[in-house]
Amino acid sequence: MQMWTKYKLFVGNLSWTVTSESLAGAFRECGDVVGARVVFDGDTGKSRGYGFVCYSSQAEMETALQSLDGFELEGRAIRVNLAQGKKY
DNA sequence: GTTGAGCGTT
Repeated sequence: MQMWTKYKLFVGNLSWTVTSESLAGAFRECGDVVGARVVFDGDTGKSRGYGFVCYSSQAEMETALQSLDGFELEGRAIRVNLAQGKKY
């Protein structure tokens, strides 16, 4: 499965309990989230503690970057940065 | 049954 836009953010320092759904739920309040995914580890069957979020525009992405960086989600202050891994 | 920097799998 591939991402939907190039306006992609890297989200780290996630609580182990955070899922793609809860991540999308938190980021949706700051803009139109086109896609969200928490990297899941099949070895342990649990979250790796980081994920990605895609927005439909750069403006929304910038807003979410500033508004949600350090935001407490599931009891942990998350880190938000521009994604630099895979392009799409 | 645990852990904690990083950039994408089940």
